[in-house]
Amino acid sequence: MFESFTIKDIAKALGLSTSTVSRALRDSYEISAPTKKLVMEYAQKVNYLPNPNALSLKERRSKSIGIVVSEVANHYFSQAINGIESIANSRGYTAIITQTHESFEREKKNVQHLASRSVDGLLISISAETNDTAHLEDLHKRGLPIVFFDRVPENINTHKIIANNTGGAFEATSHLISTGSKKIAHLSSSAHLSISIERLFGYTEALRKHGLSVNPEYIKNCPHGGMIFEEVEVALKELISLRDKPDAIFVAGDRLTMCCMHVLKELNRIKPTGIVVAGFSNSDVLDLFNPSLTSVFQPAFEMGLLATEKLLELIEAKYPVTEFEQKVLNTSLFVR
Amino acid sequence: MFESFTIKDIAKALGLSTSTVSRALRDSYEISAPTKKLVMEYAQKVNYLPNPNALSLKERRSKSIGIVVSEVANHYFSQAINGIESIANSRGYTAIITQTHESFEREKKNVQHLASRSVDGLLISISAETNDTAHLEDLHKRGLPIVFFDRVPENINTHKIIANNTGGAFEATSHLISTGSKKIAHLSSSAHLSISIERLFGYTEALRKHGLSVNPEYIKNCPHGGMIFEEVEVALKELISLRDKPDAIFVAGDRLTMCCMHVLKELNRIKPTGIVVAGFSNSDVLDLFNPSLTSVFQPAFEMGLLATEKLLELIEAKYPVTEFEQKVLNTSLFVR
DNA sequence: TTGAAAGCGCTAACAA
DNA sequence: TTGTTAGCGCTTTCAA
Repeated sequence: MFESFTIKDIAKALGLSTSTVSRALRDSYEISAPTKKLVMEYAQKVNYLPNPNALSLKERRSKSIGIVVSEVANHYFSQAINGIESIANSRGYTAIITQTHESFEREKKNVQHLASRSVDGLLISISAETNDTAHLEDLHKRGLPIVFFDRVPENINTHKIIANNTGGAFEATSHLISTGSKKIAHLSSSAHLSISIERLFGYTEALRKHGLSVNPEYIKNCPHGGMIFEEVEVALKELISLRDKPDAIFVAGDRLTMCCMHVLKELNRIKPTGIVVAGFSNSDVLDLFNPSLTSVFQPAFEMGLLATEKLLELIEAKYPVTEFEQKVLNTSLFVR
Repeated sequence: MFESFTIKDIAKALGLSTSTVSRALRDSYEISAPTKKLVMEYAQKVNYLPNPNALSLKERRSKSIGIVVSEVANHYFSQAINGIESIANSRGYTAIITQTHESFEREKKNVQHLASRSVDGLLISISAETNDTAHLEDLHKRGLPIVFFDRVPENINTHKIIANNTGGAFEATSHLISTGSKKIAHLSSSAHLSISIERLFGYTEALRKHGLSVNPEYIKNCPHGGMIFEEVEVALKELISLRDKPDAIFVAGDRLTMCCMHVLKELNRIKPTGIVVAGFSNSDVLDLFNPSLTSVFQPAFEMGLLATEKLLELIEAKYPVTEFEQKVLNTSLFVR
């Protein structure tokens, strides 16, 4: 087994008490300079590492935060995680990353697991399947600091960091219209997600503003957010077999956009569909795609960063926080 | 602050001792059925969660493992992480993921941090910058179980899980030759990395086998493994400005391959280079690329899975393990 | 300036 | 079958 030196070991070796060693290591004013020097140098020599479990037990906090996202392979989330870590690590916190793979059951398990790991707070973007947030409400009520980002629930009152989904969707859809598309379909994740609702709204607003009507047949949902390829395939096949086939699609999510491109590539191989795509994506290889696609980029890194700052604010607050904010960050349109 | 019920709370509420409650919760044979029922039901009701810090302190293990990779955004690593988690979680372990972003300093910091977090073991793929493994040797000597995967050091004797890098490189290079390329360059990460050495060997072997000579001018290294775009740009510009310009490139890494495609796209925009690419990549969107590229796929998920199994074997071993294996998994060539 | 002792939540040897 | 107690590593109050 892997054993580290403890304060006790140091105390014994130097003929001091554990409390003196403890204080010396924390550079307490009560300890004389020579004693401090002695302890510090010895600790250095034997590579003393404080036991975080003992500390957590004592201080009733773990200096760790839990992250719940759908997938780290999703570029939006990997960028957000980088933002989260940049703040968390610099403030002495460890991030424990968990993935739901868009499953409600896994989300519940992960949250439960993180809570039982006694994280000091939770950073979460809910899964595509999540409709019921009882598992989060419970923890929130019991005082666990939670900050939501990206996909946020309505009913839990805490800090929320989101992208300007409506604006991004509006821009992307408007772009499709401005480049000549008249019949624009919309492919989205679960209909109940905050991001889906907002992006749908941006889409319909853009159509309305440009005098186009909203065709319900053009709006398709994939409840698994692109995790199930066939779901996307079916949706797109339905779209192209409509009598009045769409000439463009606005896609509301990263993974969904990738899936959509794959399916369209396949369909185009059989018979060109003439459908152009614009969609949300934080991928860094979109420039290499052919056919190309216009993308809506979310400031994922900044969102992760901001969410973590707000979370640490909650965690380290002296008094209970009752005022919460919702920050909305702007997206960027990359025309291709 | 977020406070959970403790065994003490339960004991007090039910008029029992903490040890009785503890035993009842662990379903000990010493406890009577009615008492067990009483305790279990009450624990359920108040949503009792054991404090992992107390447990870790007591049992001198944390039921967590540390992961060190260069980037979660790299598809190879995100897939490996999925493999790691599938085993770790099912065996009750938490995975703490850290990223080096190919920096030696960050690797040292992460490893140090994980050790101080008292993880039970370490799963690591060393960074592109890492030449010196003293930070790992030290922990390894002191008994911390470590399993290396993907990029492994020579000098530390423990389990290692790698892909058949030589074979994959050989196949990819041979493919380029078989499709007519005669002057094949090689773009790689840091020259000292195990994967670089093996992939270079596969490349040269393929050339030799097909009667082509190895041109040192055709071999370029990017010490930051594609983290610095300009590094790749410079290497490629040098290649195309050679008097005897290569007609193909075999690229030895995921991020590097993406970078290479970007640079080539740009260069082709100015003046077509006629260079075809084959490279290591686990990306799932290569089908959408144009120009297309042939790729070498590593069984990342299986590698993560296997590495974790070996690590848990070490962690849970009753007696010190002295026999270590190196497992080599085959790659797959996707011709495009 | 230093030390003794209690306690964070939990388990387990020992006692009853 | 249940309870008492010590101890995991650390900090901190109180005492010296």
